[in-house]
Amino acid sequence: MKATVNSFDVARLAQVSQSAVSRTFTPGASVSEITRRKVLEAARKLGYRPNAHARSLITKRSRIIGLVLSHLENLFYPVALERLAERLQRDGYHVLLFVNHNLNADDLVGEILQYHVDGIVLAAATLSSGLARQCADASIPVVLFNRVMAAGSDGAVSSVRSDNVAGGRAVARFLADGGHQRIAYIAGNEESSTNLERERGFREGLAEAGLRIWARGVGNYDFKQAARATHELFGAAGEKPDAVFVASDHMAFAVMDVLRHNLGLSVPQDVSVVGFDNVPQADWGSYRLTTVEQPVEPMIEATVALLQNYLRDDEVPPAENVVVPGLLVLRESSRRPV
Amino acid sequence: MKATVNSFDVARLAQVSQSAVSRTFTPGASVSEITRRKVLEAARKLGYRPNAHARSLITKRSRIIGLVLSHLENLFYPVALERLAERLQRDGYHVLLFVNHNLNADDLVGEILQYHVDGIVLAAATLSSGLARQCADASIPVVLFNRVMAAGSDGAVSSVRSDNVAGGRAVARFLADGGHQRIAYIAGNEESSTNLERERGFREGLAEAGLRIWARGVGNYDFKQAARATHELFGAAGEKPDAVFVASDHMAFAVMDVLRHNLGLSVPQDVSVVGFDNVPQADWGSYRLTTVEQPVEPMIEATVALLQNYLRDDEVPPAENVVVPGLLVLRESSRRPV
DNA sequence: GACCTGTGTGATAACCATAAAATAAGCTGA
DNA sequence: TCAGCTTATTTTATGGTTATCACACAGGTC
Repeated sequence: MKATVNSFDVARLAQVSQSAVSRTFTPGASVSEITRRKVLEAARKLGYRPNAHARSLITKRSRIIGLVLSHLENLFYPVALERLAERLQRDGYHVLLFVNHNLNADDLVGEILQYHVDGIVLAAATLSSGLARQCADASIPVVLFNRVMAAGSDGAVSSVRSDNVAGGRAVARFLADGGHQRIAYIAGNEESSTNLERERGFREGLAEAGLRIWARGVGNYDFKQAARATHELFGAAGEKPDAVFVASDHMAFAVMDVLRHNLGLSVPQDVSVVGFDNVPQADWGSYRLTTVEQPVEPMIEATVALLQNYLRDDEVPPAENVVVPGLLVLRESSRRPV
Repeated sequence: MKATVNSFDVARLAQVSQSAVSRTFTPGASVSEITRRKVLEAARKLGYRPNAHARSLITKRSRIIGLVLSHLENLFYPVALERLAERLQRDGYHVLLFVNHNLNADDLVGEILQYHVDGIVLAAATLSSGLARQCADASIPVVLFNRVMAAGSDGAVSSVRSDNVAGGRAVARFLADGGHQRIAYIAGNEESSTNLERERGFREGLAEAGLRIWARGVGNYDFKQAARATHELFGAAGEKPDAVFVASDHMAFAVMDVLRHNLGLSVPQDVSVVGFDNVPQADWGSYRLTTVEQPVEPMIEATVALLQNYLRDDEVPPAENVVVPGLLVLRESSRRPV
């Protein structure tokens, strides 16, 4: 007994040629209603489905998008992943997942290339310029999600992100207007573009209000490290910050927990806390976190649009950097301007 | 200029036969060190990587595992996903993701089958017996993650889950020992095996202590629905429950938030709350949720082991239902027995 | 020198589908 | 009736790899 059933088996049963079978499963191909019915019936009987690998071998389209991801404990990413996968599924694409924990990103993309994916989305790690070129040579579009290449790097890669600079500035203005005097910042990964941009916007905004960052810690986008940084900033004797901007919601939750439950400070009475991302938890009753929204839906839409630009032209167009605006969402973790 | 570089190009540059190139990239094949070096050098120059689709066409092994997932806003799943993907990556496998929002699960598995995956993990949705048979015919192993087939269904499918019945019973014993009198239960999806088992164990445990479920709501594993159920159970005038077992941590957070921030009740003084899953947030300062652990690591290990059983024998062994024990983790969301 | 053994190599078939080219069949209108 | 056109079908080529087999060759044994 044969293990797999192929188009010849179906053709034999349906008493048509093998190509008729192929055309039946190729949208837009010319098949008469009669043969179509015969083929479909035979295929149903045998449980036949076209082999995606054989198909992509000849069409040079795999309908697979490679996605590099990590930090899944930060809900921003799972939510984005869910949306992206769903959106792509609608168009008949699927997501091949690569988790980038500590592994070299270049090795990972090397693995991805073996699958001849139709596109790559990097939501963790960025690309070396060498590999960026390799992708361009293979005419595989690459989109950085929620990050951009460092300014100096030559390999131009498209990206989608929210307006981190404007977001940081909005937070600065909001905290300044609220009358805060001693404003702290807890950074994410200090080399990441998101942190650099958010911090820059924040500094600029503070400067415009005649203020500066009064104290600074590093949380590296990690829950525990953010908690530690909070202890350092607020645990010492003497004057404490009266507001803190945290580079991600995920860290902001750690900050609020430590402030309230370890240091006995109240939020927002003693300290205002503002985050970045607007993940679902930010709206939860325990946190009610004021934060800068990163609008997932438009970001996903932009990502898919960029990928499809490539797919249509089959030619690698110049890199495009999409910036999606996001609003400051006011909740009760911060004192508001009167 | 050619778009893709194949093994012939490498062979020409390295001045060897094409088969030599193939053998160089096939682990365990017989190649002399000299040719191996020549091939590798040429491959590096051209940026060659074996085409995974062509390979899986001939080997009948795709090294892809299909994963059906949803509910990513419940951290249990992203965390499990991350572990699974990482674990499989170590063995050279990769995860092709399918998000099952409202779509028919059978259609989805149909799509998966096109990719001739080496295995399927279902962490959302279960399988119709028809499709289960179809997978068995194609000798594709299927593992249900965190769920089992309904008792009556004939298509036997392997599964991995934690001991939901024992977990439910442990919670019942714990709450009874704590002297609670009016114990409520908030269910997840009422048809899901997880909910059925947890509720059964809980009922049994209560019965053993001479108690029964005093009030019951349905949260359907959804944050908002759980919040609504909490309002219904605790919002009315008259006697309220003094403890509530919630079928998932994700819902338990909603319950705690409503109790504390909407209904003005304190946890655990007025109400003890116990969840299920032990997701990372359960340990966060705002919740400190007592909960039944679902040990992700062993569950993933078991899942991979089941898949590899199949892969080794290339024959579908009888379905196996693995049950991993999980402990009750005591935190401060519940009054403890004295 | 004849024989065997083991190793590396190259030619060819196979995997399963679609694309493109070639043929057949049906229909229209003069 | 037949050219001329449209539509459906079959034939053949193609994609990139591994499996299989046959063979060359070096080295050792008798």
